[in-house]
Amino acid sequence: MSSGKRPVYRRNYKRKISTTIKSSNLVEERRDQIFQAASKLISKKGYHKTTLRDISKETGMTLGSLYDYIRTKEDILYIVHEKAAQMVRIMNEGVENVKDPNPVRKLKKMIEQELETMDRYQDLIMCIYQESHALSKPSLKAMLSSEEVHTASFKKVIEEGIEQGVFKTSNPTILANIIKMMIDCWVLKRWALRGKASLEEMKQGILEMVQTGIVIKDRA
Amino acid sequence: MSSGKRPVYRRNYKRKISTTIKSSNLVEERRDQIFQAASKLISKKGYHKTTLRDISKETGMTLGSLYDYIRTKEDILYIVHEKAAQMVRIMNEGVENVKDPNPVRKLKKMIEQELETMDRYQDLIMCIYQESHALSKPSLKAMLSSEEVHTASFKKVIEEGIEQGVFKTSNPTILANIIKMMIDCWVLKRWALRGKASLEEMKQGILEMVQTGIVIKDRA
Amino acid sequence: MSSGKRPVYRRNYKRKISTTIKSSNLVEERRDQIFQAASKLISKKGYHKTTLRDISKETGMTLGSLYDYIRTKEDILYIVHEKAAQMVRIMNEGVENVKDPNPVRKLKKMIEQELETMDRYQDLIMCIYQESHALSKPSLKAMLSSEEVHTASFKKVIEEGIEQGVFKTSNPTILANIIKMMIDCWVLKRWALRGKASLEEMKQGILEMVQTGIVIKDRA
Amino acid sequence: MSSGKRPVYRRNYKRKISTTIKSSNLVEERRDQIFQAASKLISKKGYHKTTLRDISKETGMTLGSLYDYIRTKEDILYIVHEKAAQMVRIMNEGVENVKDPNPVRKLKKMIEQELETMDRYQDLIMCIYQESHALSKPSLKAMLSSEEVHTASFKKVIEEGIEQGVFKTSNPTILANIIKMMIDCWVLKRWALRGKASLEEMKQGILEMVQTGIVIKDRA
DNA sequence: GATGAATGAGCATTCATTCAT
DNA sequence: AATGAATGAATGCTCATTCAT
Repeated sequence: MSSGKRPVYRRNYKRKISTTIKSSNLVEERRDQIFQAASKLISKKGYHKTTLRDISKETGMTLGSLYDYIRTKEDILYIVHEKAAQMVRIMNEGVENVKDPNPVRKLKKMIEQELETMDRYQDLIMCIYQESHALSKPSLKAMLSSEEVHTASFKKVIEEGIEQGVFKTSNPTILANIIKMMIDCWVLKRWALRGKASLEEMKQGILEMVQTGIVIKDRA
Repeated sequence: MSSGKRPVYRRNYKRKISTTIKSSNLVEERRDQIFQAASKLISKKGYHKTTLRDISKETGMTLGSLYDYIRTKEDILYIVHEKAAQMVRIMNEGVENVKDPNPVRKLKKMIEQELETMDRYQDLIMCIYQESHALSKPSLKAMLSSEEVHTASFKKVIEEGIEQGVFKTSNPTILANIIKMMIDCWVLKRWALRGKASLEEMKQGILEMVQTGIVIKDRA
Repeated sequence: MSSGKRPVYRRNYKRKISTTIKSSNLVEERRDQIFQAASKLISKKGYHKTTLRDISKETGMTLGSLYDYIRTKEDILYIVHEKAAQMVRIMNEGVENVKDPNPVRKLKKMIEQELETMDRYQDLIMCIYQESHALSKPSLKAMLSSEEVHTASFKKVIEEGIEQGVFKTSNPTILANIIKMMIDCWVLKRWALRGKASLEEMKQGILEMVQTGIVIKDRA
Repeated sequence: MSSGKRPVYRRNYKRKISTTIKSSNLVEERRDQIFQAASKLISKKGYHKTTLRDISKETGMTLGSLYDYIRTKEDILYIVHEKAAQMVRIMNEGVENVKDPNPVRKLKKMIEQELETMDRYQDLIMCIYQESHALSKPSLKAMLSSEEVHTASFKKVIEEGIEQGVFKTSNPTILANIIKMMIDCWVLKRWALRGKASLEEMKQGILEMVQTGIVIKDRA
């Protein structure tokens, strides 16, 4: 099918955060510390209420040191988004590479996996959804493009399924987005769902919806 | 039916914003001005980037005057949520009261209506989703309870449908949330969908999903 | 002579510092306080070493209040320049309006007056000369144009003198600048001259130079 | 003549910048690099806006290395002044040693030479004039004394001329300063003069002024 | 009830300087 | 002698909030 095609997500809009630090290993390491601290704080208090002093305290780095690895506060948000996207991407590559010839099974697996990944990184997902306003245009573009990668994966499977005559839908783009949204729902509405349903039940709910909808017979 | 039951939305957690102003008519009026200005600004720039000076300019009220009707900046967010919930609630009451004996038709109508309402008030919805972090605990609780009203309506219809044997699902709560989420998706992912799909196509997509899912035959 | 001509200095490049303060009287008053404090501090320590906190302390205004009357630190420098130019301008108008038909006498008086004015406002003059690097392009342009006004006055008298056959020089522009510079010298080189010469001696020196030069006979 | 007298400029207030580096050749070499970079940057952006990082980048030396040759940022300004004075001094020695028995011709030559030197090193001159505020007292004193050397040369010629009866002036000190100032004018007011006059015209203007003044007949 | 000037704690950011290697 | 990462005090600036009139 898609053999030979470059995966969409390689087209990712990239932005490099400049630094004067020579050792790129150190840069990597420190930015990871920043990521750990920032994602924790941001998902707890939100981006705007998280000060650089908070992050400095949480990382153990001094304020000045922090600025050896970023140039503006926004860079931190960008790092969080980048890392988040990167982690989720890595996890997803496994799924996508499953050469399951059956799109139904493939979609099912993808949904399960995505849901589990989302559950694992819920704090990050919250960051991504909630702080878009805080991002300036270029960062926003970068972040959105990495977000779209996942949706694109779903779209591809749907299209495969349509070609093989096992899926029907007039609009794969929309359906892909809807499916992705059902999954994100678990995280975005955790306040509404937690305590009322388990991850497993959520999984069943979505699969149910995708496979048969909820209507048995339409007397209308 | 639900006769006799207090409508869910009455259970709303209420918070009164104190004021020294005597005329409650005036309070109402001024807070409406604040709502208009704030929701416009917040949905455009985000809560944190919207200053009270911005709001003062947009309302035409002076900074001092503003503080006769609110006590903290957060009150403004609360007002926005309150008013938003209130407006959407009013619109929805119509739907809920539709005494359509057919749950399928009823659910379909509700979805259509909710989607259109969401589309109309997308800026408000964005406020609600994006700024939850800015709210302190009590306000948050109040806002969430008014959000839940809508999901509850969906849940009710689903349960009706199950009783009548036209809907199947093991978990009405989850399904209601999922359906609500598919609708919210139109607004929350507008950056991803706009230009790629129309409101009408979205409506079809959701109904399709709810009615039959997307799977034709499962060779698995 | 110059009857009917608009004086050059009316062409001054003007910049308005925006403010949210309504009472323009108050703005005037506060900016004058800022001017007093800033010119004192800047001429003592230089622009860069003068912090807004210093100015806030010196004026008695709080930091926040300060920012009700300016928008950036640079505005302060601009205010100083503006006020300085304005004061000197006012003083000079008297001279320029002297309808002395004799350019020699007029030039002499102008030199005397300018020198006295410079002496009186030496701190300001130092600010103007020393902080040009600190000014952004637009402010710089504004400041230079007000500086040039004085030189232009000298140029005009020189040209009048040439027409009347009492002055000789091939290049009025340069001569005007040189004369102005001889005067500024008193301030710019105060560290070299103070203690070694009085204002009166300086005046004599310049007039001597302008009237006859220092050469008696050129045996060369 | 001044035979036997120590040249004035030897009276220079000297300050040694301490260093831990043993090889004094290396110190010399590195400080020269610093001078090159710093004078370029400072004359372009001003002292305060020139960071040590800028200088480190421009010299190619690392920040740490820089600090092996200076102790504080101010030392850099001092180096610039020192080197500048030194260079100009070297050039001037030629002039001063001209054993022209004619003070008029000598003064004329000195003016021409000084003007050309100034023109050549205008960036340095700007540094000297503009950044005096940045210097702490001791450095300032050192810098001023080297500046005065030039003026002293003029004073000496004037005094010689007076002795020989070819110059008249009641105050050689002031006149020397004024003459020096007329020359400096070319650099200090380059923004006002460039494009309006050439170096040659400037030279003529000053000589004109010194030789005869600008007044032909004083009807006053 | 309205006005608008004043307040000051808090924030992101910079940069001279140090020091272990 | 050189390196380059780390330090943290200091700075310009913002903005929610108060209060005298």
